[in-house]
Amino acid sequence: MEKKGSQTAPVAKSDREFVLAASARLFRNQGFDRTTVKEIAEACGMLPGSLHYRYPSKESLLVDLMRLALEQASRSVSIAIAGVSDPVEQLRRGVCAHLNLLVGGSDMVYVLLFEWRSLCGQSRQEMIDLRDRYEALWATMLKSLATQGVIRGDVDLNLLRLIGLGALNWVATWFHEGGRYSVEDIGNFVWHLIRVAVVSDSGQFK
Amino acid sequence: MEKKGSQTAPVAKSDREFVLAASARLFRNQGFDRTTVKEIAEACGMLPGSLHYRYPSKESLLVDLMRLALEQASRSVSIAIAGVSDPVEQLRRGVCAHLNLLVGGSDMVYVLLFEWRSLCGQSRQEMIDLRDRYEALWATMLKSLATQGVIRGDVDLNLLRLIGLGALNWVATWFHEGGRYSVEDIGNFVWHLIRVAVVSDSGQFK
DNA sequence: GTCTATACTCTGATAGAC
DNA sequence: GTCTATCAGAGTATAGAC
Repeated sequence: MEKKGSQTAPVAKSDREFVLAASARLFRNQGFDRTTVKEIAEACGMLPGSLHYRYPSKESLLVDLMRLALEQASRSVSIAIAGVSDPVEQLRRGVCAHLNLLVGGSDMVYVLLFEWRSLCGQSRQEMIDLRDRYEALWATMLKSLATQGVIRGDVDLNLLRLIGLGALNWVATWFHEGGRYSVEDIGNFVWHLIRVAVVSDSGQFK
Repeated sequence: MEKKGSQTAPVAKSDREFVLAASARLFRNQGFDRTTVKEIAEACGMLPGSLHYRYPSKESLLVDLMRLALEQASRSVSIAIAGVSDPVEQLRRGVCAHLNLLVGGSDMVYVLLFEWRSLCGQSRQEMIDLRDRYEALWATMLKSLATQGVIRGDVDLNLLRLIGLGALNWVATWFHEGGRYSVEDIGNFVWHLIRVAVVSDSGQFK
């Protein structure tokens, strides 16, 4: 950790991500408060003292986790919609990307969205700001669709974003891998719902 | 508490509801884990020892709170849709009733929906069952609408319920009294969204 | 960087007087 | 039924050896 200048530390980065991924898994399953630093350290194959070397407090770990989660989310959505010319298809991919972030691989985005209440004061505000920045991605996307005339002019874009993301976020509370619906099923359903309701030239439900 | 048979105890019931309402407010604002029994007792104008007379443990209080929340929710939705002949209007009222439960007066439904992760084992399962029973109300309502031909036959009612309630539930995470949108604004928006997308003879967005 | 050991705080729950 | 007083346990954070 002392040498920062000479080496771009890929090892340290992986290390950080490993610790945060293990933490995220625990936070998601048990909640931040019911997870002890001992458990976190255990999951990382170390002891509480070692963990403290990286993060001075449990809260600071959560903050760093959420920062990484936002980076992941922003990157995933950006990649998902990049290079897609059809704006409606862009929306569909964005929806699926968000769902995958929540119920797929990483638990960090889940923690970012559901565990911000565990923070107080300054940290809390910073995390709310991070959430807002992620949502701003969506605001931009929707604005663009409206400007192009894809979304009808009588639709409140702000409410659409809030309600749409809310519908997606809640999926994380009931989704089970291998359950009745796949991520694609759900993503397409929500996309159809939105498309039929707000897209100018939408046809029938399916 | 000894006499149960001779008197139907309205006083005891109010007392219970007072304690649970105060607890719900705290749980909503701080989370279950970050709320101490001392704080709860304080909010009720008593001391921890007295609270223990009513509930042997903090968890048992939460369980009782959630039971009451479910009763409230079921009652509210039932009342809201009772005597409404138009099925589409029935849906609109149901949506608004659910929203009001979440962001209006009582905090208990919020706690029921967001704090079930604080429970473990048997209690947790009981609460999940309670949640399911509330959702069953909605399943019945949607089924009825579909049977009457109001909702198109190609719509998955189960997914519609999950996604719709999810969209509504998430509102509780960002809604502010006196903010940009009123409960009615949001309720109508969601209702429009659903109506246009799934109701057979829906017209335009507004 | 990781370990051992521990200090200090807070909390949920209890016992028993009134 | 409510109070005072307290216990036992858990948890975060720290100190310091290696």
